[in-house]
Amino acid sequence: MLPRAEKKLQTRHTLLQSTLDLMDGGRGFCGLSLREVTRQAGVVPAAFYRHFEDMDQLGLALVQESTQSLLTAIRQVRHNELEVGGAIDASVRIFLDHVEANRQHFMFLAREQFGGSSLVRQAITNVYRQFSNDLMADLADMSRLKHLDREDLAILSDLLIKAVFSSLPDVLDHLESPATAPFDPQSALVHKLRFIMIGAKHWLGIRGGKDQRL
Amino acid sequence: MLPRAEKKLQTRHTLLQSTLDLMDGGRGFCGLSLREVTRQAGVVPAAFYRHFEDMDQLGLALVQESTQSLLTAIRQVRHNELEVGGAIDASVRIFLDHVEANRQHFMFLAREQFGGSSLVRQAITNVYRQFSNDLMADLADMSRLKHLDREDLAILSDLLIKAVFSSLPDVLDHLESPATAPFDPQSALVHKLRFIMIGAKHWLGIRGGKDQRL
DNA sequence: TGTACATCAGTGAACGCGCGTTCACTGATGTAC
DNA sequence: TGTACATCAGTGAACGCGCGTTCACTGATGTAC
Repeated sequence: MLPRAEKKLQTRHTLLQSTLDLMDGGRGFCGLSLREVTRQAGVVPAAFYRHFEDMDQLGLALVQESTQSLLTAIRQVRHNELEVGGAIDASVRIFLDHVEANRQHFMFLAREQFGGSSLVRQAITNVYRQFSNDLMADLADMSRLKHLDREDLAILSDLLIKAVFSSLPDVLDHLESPATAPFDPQSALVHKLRFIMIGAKHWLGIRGGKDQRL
Repeated sequence: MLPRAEKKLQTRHTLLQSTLDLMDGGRGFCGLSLREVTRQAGVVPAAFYRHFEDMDQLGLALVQESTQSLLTAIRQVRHNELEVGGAIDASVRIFLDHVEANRQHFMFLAREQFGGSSLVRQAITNVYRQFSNDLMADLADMSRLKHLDREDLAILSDLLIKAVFSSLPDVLDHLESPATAPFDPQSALVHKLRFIMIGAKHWLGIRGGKDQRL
């Protein structure tokens, strides 16, 4: 690439990274100002407009960047998922490694998932939905889940993903201060996913008999 | 109560309600300004300080108010939970009725759970933790879960609560525009809780045999 | 009951400040010949 | 290769605006006698 274009990309990256750094202190994206971000990045406010139309567009770029981390993690997990034994342990381990390696991106996703900017929120929701659909395809291939119909599988994958992502705040807190958590988030997450998968295995359908009357 | 004190409480309530109304459009709490809230409430900005020290304190008051809605819902659910058949259906129905009746409060909780103000976030986390502990006590009384130890129960109740609350956004969206959701959030939530409870029933412990190797 | 004084929720004006956005500009990088 | 011109990322100053907070105030409500 030409030096000029390369340097521009570098500045763009600095702006994104500065935003993550500012949020690392616990602040929400919607509480940041354009001027703050450029100050942190070491450029003049007006320079911002060479890269993004406004803060919302920068937010969308961050979703995109974070999504890349996520998809990398997911692909590795999916590749692993069809192995015979201990798939949950291995998947969780791989996932959590990626969270650790991309802590700030996952913090962003967790924090802004229901956050202030509706553009950003919608973008994250779409990523999750796609993620859930992929998982559903994988689950459909598992022999122990052959008794589940499409709706069961859709709900099951949604549940699994929500269980994983609702654990993200615990995991991220644990990364920063391992002492405070009541129990290790990794083993807790494995435990949770097992509850769910065992339930799925023993699922008899909505009219499956007394077993389902809980 | 004396008319003056009563009128003051009324204004305070108007400030809280105005905040919820402003957030109803999809904006986050941290994106609201003190002046906006007073404008919406129909008082002068300086009047704000007769009721709250700053916006963070108003946020905490909102957590408190929302928590009341939540606890009311929960108590009714718990009272119901020990009945013999269809406890999940009934609990979910009761819970969702309360969500509908206090839509804005639950929207606030869901939106600010991981949101911008760390004071507010911490307050909501504490409420959830208390809630999870209560549920754990109930689960410990259920005969079909006698084979679970304390740690199992702690993780199970955490999972159940996260499943319920991570469904809140779907439920709230469904209330506003019932057509868009892929499936009915109430029956989906019941379905999910059943997966989990069936899994808990069939849980054999971490060394319980091949069944646990998922 | 009537009067004189105290309280205090809400007012209205003022302040200094950081904000987002605009603009003409600079000067290094890139291109054409 | 050398020269003349074009591009454009980043600059620096300026703007009008809404912000949070302060202050002395008003006038209805409450209290004491």
